[in-house]
Amino acid sequence: MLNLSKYAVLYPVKNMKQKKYHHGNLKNTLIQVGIKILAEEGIGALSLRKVAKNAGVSHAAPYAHFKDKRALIAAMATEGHTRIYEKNSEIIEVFADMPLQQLVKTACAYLDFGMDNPDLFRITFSGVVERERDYPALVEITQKNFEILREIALRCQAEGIFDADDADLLAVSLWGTVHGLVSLILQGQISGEVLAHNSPRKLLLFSLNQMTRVEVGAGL
Amino acid sequence: MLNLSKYAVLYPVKNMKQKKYHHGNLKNTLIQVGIKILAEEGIGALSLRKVAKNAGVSHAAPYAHFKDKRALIAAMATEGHTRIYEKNSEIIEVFADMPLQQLVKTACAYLDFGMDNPDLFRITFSGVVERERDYPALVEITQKNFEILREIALRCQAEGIFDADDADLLAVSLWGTVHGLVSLILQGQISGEVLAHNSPRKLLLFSLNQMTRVEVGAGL
DNA sequence: CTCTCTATCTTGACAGCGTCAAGATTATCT
DNA sequence: AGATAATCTTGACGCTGTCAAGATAGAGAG
Repeated sequence: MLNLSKYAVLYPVKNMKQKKYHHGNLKNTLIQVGIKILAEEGIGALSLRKVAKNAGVSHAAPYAHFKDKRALIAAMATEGHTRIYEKNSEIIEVFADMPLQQLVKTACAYLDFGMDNPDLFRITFSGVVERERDYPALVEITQKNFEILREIALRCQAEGIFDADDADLLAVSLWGTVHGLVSLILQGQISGEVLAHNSPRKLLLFSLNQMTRVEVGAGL
Repeated sequence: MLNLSKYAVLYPVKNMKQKKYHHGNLKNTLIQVGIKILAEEGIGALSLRKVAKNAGVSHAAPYAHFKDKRALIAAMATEGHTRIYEKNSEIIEVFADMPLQQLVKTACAYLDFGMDNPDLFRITFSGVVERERDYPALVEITQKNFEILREIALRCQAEGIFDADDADLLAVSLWGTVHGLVSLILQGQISGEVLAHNSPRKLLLFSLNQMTRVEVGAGL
């Protein structure tokens, strides 16, 4: 569960135990510690001071790397987007020239990411992007993910999977459908009765089926 | 803008100016003041103490009516859901026996509610419902809204507007599509370039069109 | 009308929070 | 080696959610 590669990111490389005045890798550590708190204690327990303490530094140390709390959250959101991006890239490679499979697999991965990391998912799309200028890395990775989806939509159109011809509209529509479903589930809006009869994945595949002209199966 | 009916809710009925030890209508006042803060200063400025101050009572007065901050937020979410419910009811009545119109109009109203009250929208669907047992009123109104959507979906199916036959699945799918689109827009996830070429309403209608077998126009 | 009970509200306190200023420490570059 | 800049600590500020104790007032019983 606690593999070494993650550990190496959490602590400075040279000497893990000996406490030094200069941490050596504090910025990344803070991001990873923040995500860890998110996973273990939830979004309500995420405070700058706790992140600092768990990283082994004083309460004001983060301000050497982040302008304020929002900046740390933006960095965590960037990390979330990056994880999605890496998974998407992998899927595109594995299912090259199979756009429908790419669409279904990336959608399922999006769902899984949300179910596995509910609070990181929330933060990833929490809208820190508002002040675009302040977080260029976040804006960039967001656009890269959208570009991937847009590309998939375009290829699906070429295979006649969709009626529509506008790739931007189609990409937004697909993203919204998947994102909305995941959001509703994570926020406990879907009644227990409905969820008892329909797994999240089934709900997702149903939604995708509604939008495509062909039959979409789990393919699993 | 500041009509009398709302004002009557904000302050005790008997005497508006004279300060009394017992407020008289504090519970509702706190909810409305909270929503007002949400609209004017945003979700980050919403604190129990500020709500209390703006309502003219001491900082601990709210605890006579709400167990904690989450309870007040749950009440505000209930108010948000109630506003949506009332609008939905009105639409259903006006467009009786026109299920497709009901679907499009309620979807547009959902979008408008989000665009007009971004932070109230966020709170309304923020997932306070998690601990279902604690907020029965919120669960109830949530289910009533879902029931409305389910009913509309059912009637649309009867008219052959959708392929699918499962009303629950269809309702969740439609809700997710609309909710996701509004969420993405409110959280600044849709790039400015895409938004420049496509209004929120256009995006919504496109998504609905993707799901139906018939052409959906604005009808406005 | 008065007494009692209970709901409502105030005051005061506490720890935890985000943030800033001042100073200490260490890495980096000339 | 010495200067400069980056990094981290310490201490302080006001704000927050929450609780305990007490003040006030409305409601019902006699």
